[in-house]
Amino acid sequence: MNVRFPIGDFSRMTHLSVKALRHYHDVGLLDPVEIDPTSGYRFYEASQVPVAQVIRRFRDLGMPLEEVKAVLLAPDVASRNAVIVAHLQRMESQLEDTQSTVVSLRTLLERPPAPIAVEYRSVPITPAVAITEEVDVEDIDEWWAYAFAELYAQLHSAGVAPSGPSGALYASELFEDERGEVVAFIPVKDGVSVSGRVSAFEVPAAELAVALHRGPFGQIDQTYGALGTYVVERELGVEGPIREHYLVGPADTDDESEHRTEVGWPVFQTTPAAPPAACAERRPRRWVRLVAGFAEAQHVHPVAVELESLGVGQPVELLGDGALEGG
Amino acid sequence: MNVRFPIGDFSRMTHLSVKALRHYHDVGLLDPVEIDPTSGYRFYEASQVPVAQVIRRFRDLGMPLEEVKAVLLAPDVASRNAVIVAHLQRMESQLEDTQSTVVSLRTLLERPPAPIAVEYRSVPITPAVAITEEVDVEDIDEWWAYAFAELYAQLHSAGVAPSGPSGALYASELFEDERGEVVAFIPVKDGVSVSGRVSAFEVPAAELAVALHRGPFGQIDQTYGALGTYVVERELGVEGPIREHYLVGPADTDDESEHRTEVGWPVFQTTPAAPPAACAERRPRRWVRLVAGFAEAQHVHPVAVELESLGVGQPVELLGDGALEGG
DNA sequence: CTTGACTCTCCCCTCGCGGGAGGGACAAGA
DNA sequence: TCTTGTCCCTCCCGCGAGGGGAGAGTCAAG
Repeated sequence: MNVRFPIGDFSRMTHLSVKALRHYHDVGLLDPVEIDPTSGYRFYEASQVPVAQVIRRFRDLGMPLEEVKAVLLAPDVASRNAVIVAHLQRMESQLEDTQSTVVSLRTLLERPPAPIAVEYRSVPITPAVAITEEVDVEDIDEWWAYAFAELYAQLHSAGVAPSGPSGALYASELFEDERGEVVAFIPVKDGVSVSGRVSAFEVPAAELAVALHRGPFGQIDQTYGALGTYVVERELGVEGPIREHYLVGPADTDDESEHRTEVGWPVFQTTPAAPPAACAERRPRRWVRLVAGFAEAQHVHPVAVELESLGVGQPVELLGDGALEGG
Repeated sequence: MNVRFPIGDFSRMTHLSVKALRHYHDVGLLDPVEIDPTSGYRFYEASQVPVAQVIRRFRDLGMPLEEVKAVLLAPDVASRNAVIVAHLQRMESQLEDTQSTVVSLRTLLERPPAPIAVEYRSVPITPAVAITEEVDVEDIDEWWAYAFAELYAQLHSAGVAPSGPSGALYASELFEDERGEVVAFIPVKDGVSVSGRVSAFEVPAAELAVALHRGPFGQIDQTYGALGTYVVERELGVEGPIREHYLVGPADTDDESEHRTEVGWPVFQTTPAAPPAACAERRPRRWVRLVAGFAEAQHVHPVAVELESLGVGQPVELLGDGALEGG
C-alpha cells in the first residue's frame, strides 16, 4: 500500500492551499485517493503530486478550472495542446489589448484639450454617383471600403474624374437604432452611365456645422466626440443625415497623419453672420440619442496634464515560433 | 442649464453599461449630477463623459475601482501618477511571473521523466570550519550566500585550502517548522584559527542516500522532489539533518548547467550491499512532514510528452524609460 | 488523560458587475 | 385620454476561485 498523506501534508507538498485542494475535490479536478468514511478525512498519494503541480502552473497562468480539467482529461496530445494553445493565445491578445489601452490612456491624459474649430458652411446641391444601402453599424467599415472601391472602379472604367472630394451621408437612425441608411458618394460634373449598386445621386443642399479631423481615420471618433460636445453645449438641432467629406485619404497619401476628414453636422437655416441659435422646438428626444451616439472620446480636463512618459514596450509572444502545429 | 442625459444615453456616450454606471454611483466613483427625487432617475451631464472615459480605460487595465477613485481624487499630479505607476508596475511584474510560469510549465511538460539515480554511501566524520545558526526558511538563500562568503574569506586569510567540497546540513525542523538549524561547512585537514561566527566543526558520520543534481542551483527543488519521492516510495526513515554537497558551484564555473550539487538523505545503518529496508518503527508523523516539505516538482507522467514549442517572447515594458520620477 | 494540532462541514465574503423580477415613469401614437 | 412600448428604479441572486472563521469531531504525542 502506498503512503497516504492527509490534506495538510499534501498541501505543503504541492504548495496548494488546503482550501484550494478541497475546492478541487468538490469540482472533481483532483480527487483524493481515499476518504475515511467515518471522519471524512481526505487522503492523497505521492503520485498525485505531479498532477497537482501541473494544476498549479496552469492556475498561475489564470486558466479556469474547467479548462485545466479539460487539459488533464484530454484523450490525446493534440487535443490537450489545442486547449493550452487556445489559452495562451487568449493571454497574448489580452496583452495586446492592455498595451493599446495604455497608449490610448496616455493620449487621453497627455493631449492638451485642444478646442475644436467649428465652421458654418452652406453647401449647394451636388450631382454625384453613389451607393445607397441600409447597413448595421458594426458592418460599416467593411461596407464603406467595398462601396468606395466599387465607385472608383466604375468612375475609372467610365473615364470620368471626380469633381470634388468624396463623401458619405449617415442617417441619424444609424446612431439611434444601430442600423440605418448610408450613402457613399463621389461628386461628378456630368451624368455618368452607371450599373450595379451604383446610381446617379444628388447630394442635397444643407447648412452644416463642420469640424476638420486631422490624422488617422481610425481616430475620427475623437473629432466626432468633440463636435458632439460642441453641439450639445449649444443645444443645436439636427436636420438630415450627418456627413463626412474625405479631403485627404489613403488614396492620396500613405502618411496617415496627413489625412483630412470633415465631419458635417446639418443645422437649421442660418446666415453665416448669425450662427444658429438653440432650437428647443426641434430638439426631440431623438436628438439627444443622436448626440449621445457621438459624444465620446473627448479630452480630459479633470485628470489631465503631465503624465508624459507612460510608454509601451515590446510586443510579447507567449507562443514560440513553430507553435504546436504538428502536435 | 446644461443638458442632462438619462443613464441609457450616458451609457451609449461612454460605452459603459447601465449596470456599471449604477455600480459606480453606488460606490461613489461617478455620481450623477442630479437624481430626480420622485422617480429616482439618474441624470448625467456632457462634462462627465471625459471622466467616464478615463474610468473606462483604467478599468480596461484591470485597475480596481478603489484605485481608480484614488486617481480621480488625487490632490496633485504627483500622487496621481504614483498610483498609476504602482499599478503599471504591478502589471509588469505579473507579466514576468506569467512568462516564468510558462517556462516552468514547459519544463514540466517537456522533460522526460528521467528516473533519478540514488546512490548509498557511508561518509566518515570530517573536520571542517563551519557557521551554525538557526534560520527561517525564507531567509535561507541570503544567509547561505553570506555564510559561505565569510567561510571562504577566513580560509583565504588563514592561507588554508579546503580538503573537499563544501556542504551544508539542514535540520529537519527547518522543513517542519519553517525554522531550524543550518550548518554551512568547508572541510579542512588541519585545525584553523577561526573567529567571529566561524567555528571548528566535525561533520558527523552518516549513511546517506545521495542524489546528484545537475544544473542551476535554483532548480534544485526538482532533485529534492525526486529524492523525496524516492524516499516516500521506499518508506525510508530519516535520521539527522539533510545534507548538500556543492561539488561544482559558481566559484568553479559560470556555466550554470555545469553545476553539480549532491543532496544527501540520512538513512539508518546499512551495508552498501543491502540497501536499507523500510523501517516502520522509526517513521513517526514527523517523518511524513519532512518528506512533504521535499516532495515537489517531480516530473509529470499523466500530461507529459511532446508539448515542444511553448516559448516565451520578449520582456515587456508598460512603463517607458524616464518613467514619471519627476512627476 | 490531556493537550494541541489537525480535519471536517457549513456559511458568509470578496470584485465588478450581469441577469432578471417586479414595479413605477415617460413620450409617442390612437 | 388611453395604450403601448421603452425606459428606469430597487432588490436579489449568480459567477470564479477560493479566504476567513465558527463549531465540532479526530488524531497522535506526552
